[in-house]
Amino acid sequence: MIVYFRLMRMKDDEKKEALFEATVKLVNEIGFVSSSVSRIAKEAKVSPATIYVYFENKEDLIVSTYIDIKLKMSKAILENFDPTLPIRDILRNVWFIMFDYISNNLKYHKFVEQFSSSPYGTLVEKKVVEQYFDPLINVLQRGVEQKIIKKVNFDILSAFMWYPITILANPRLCENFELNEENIETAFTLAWNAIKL
Amino acid sequence: MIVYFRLMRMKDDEKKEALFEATVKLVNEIGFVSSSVSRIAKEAKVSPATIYVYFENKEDLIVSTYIDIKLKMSKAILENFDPTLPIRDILRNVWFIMFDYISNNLKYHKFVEQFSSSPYGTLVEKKVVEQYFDPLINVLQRGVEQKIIKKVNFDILSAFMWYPITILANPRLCENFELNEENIETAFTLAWNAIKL
Amino acid sequence: MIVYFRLMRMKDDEKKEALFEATVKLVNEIGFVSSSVSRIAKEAKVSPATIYVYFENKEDLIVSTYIDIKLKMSKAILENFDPTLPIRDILRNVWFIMFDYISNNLKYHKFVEQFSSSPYGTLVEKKVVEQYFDPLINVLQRGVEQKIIKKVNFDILSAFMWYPITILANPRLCENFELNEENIETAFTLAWNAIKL
Amino acid sequence: MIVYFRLMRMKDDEKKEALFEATVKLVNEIGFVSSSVSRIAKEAKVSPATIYVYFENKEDLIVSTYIDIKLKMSKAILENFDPTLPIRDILRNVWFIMFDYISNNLKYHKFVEQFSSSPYGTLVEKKVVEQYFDPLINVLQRGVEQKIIKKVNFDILSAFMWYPITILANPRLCENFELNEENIETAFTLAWNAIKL
DNA sequence: GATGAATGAGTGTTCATTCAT
DNA sequence: CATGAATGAACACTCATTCAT
Repeated sequence: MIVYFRLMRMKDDEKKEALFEATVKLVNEIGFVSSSVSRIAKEAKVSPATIYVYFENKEDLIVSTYIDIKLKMSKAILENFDPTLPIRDILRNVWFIMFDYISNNLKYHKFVEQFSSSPYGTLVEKKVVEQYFDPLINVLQRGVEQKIIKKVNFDILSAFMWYPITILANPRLCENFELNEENIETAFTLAWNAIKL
Repeated sequence: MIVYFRLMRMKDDEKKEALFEATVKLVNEIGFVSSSVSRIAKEAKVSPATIYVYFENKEDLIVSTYIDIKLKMSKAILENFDPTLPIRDILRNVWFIMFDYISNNLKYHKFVEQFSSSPYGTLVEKKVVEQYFDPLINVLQRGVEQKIIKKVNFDILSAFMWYPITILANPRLCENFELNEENIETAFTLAWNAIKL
Repeated sequence: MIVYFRLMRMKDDEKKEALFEATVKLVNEIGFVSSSVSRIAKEAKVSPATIYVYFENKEDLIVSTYIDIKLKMSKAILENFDPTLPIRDILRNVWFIMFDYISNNLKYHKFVEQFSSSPYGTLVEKKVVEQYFDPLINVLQRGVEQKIIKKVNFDILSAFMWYPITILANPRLCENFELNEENIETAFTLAWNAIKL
Repeated sequence: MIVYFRLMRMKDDEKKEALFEATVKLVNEIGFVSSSVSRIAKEAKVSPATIYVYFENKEDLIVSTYIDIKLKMSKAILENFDPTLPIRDILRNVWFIMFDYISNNLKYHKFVEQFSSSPYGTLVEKKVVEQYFDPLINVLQRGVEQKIIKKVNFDILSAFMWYPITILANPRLCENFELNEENIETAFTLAWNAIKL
């Protein structure tokens, strides 16, 4: 028997990353329909065949890109998460961080939006991705328990606490909403008015 | 030898309508990526060539489908619109009507969602479609003028008054939100709490 | 409702025939492995896409080609079939006709050979094709009943009465066997010696 | 840093044999068309690159597999060959041995069949392979000289003495022919009737 | 010797669109 | 107006082979 240690060329994380970035870029620019494997490959500066070394097929590439983004997003947002602060302060912090992240990474946000509303969306176990954001959900729960937040269905709370961010941070939808501190503060006030008891 | 019997003329609009419906159905079922012209034609029971009688090309078919839906939606929602009622009552009525309409026409809602987040979305002059819903926007304006609603950026008001409906009415996103009168009432209360002065 | 008679371009039997011929030619020259759809299309002077107007897929093209050949073969061989002659004369006639047909249509014979021994072979219901040759099989049956031919398993009779033809007519296998009347007569004598009672 | 431990050397012949077997298995199961180098490699549990250590290219692998099989076949069949027996007994023995071998090694028989009728067949110098079976051919020659066997073209004799075996032993072609001693005896009788003087 | 990564060239198939009828 | 046939261009994907290690 022969044993080899690190003898051959190894798969390259840089290449995988380049493929993720190429996928995001193209899907944002020209949409899923036009984002063909060969175009993605060209954008990532690899051969189309190379994609199949790293991913099972196009679907796998796209779903993996989505999951990768969601992971990065959750890490960025929860990086400085401090659960010891008062509920309102936690939520307010998250608002500012999310606005910051989304507006600096609009490409990820847009990709996620297209992905979620496309049939690809149904391929991803929603809970798998949601768990990355568990700490945020727990904050609302604690707020309810402490009788600071209205005791209503969680989907309702989310619809007013989280979704407005994704809408307001999207310049396509809100071209008149300037992303300055004052405006974010105002918007957060509305959100808080909605959910607070 | 060719014989050409024109026994009767099918109403063109019927075929156009069939194509709209086929487009919506297929895009919802298999997405933009897989919805080819020939599949849409088959679904509508016409020849692929016939599509080019009614539409310039595939893009025109899809954009026209979108605009047609938006028009239908606005008509349905504004059908019994009564601007003489108090602001809050008007908005509350719209909430119930929209929930009713969306949940009974989920296919339209889903199509619009996919369309808007895709590059097709940028092809439609946003204002053209938005004007269908002008009366709704005016209500908010009047609310602000009457100092019933917070005087903030309009995008913010929309993000709390309209977008939550599209989220909550979408069973894919809010599988725990049951669409009964009580829940809608509750959700509207949050929306109102958000925007009211 | 509108009724059209022969209004549009119709499928073209000549094109189908050209595709059959191109398939046979290429498979014989370069084998199944190298006979790609695009090469077959080029040989038949149509676009690759056109093949899919006439056949479901490549497999359908190849299987249809095989069945078409078998039908042509059976027609040619049974054209002047006279069941009133003595058994031996019938069989002898068939030998001469088959040698004639195969040596003049070696391409069909070779295609059938490759097809049958390939996995495509299992796709064709053997009985469907065999029934084209039913009259031949019946001759042997009558010979057995009349106690002219040995009463043994039919596969054995076939192995000595029919298969030797396919081998001897194949110049690749029998390069020393010249296809003149004398040689065929001799070969038939061996076949008859084998099966006669 | 690279570390290279050669703990033990696998016998090369084992790998070559594994590749032969994998080739035979796959070609039988999915045909030449689908038997790609990488699939054969996977089946043999080696890397695709390893194949190119043992063979020049894919063609070399397949042709070598064929020649290997032919050699094995001839060895098995001529193992207990006794040229001192009477001609008829020798031939009869060979019939039984060949039936035994083929039915126990149907995979080899099927591979040879596919190979021979494919363009690969023309790549192998027919005489190179035939010489393995020279003793069998010589028996017929002696039979002719001793005026026991008809003095006719050798291809004719082969067509009745050898080919029927390959037909009858192939269950795909002769599904009604059971391979018991009595049936083989009967079939051999027909073969002998055909060629004997 | 043996490997997994990498790829240009190719696969079978579908595409949006045009055209003669 | 309405069509099925026809197609060049593109699709997702696999191929046999090479290469650095």
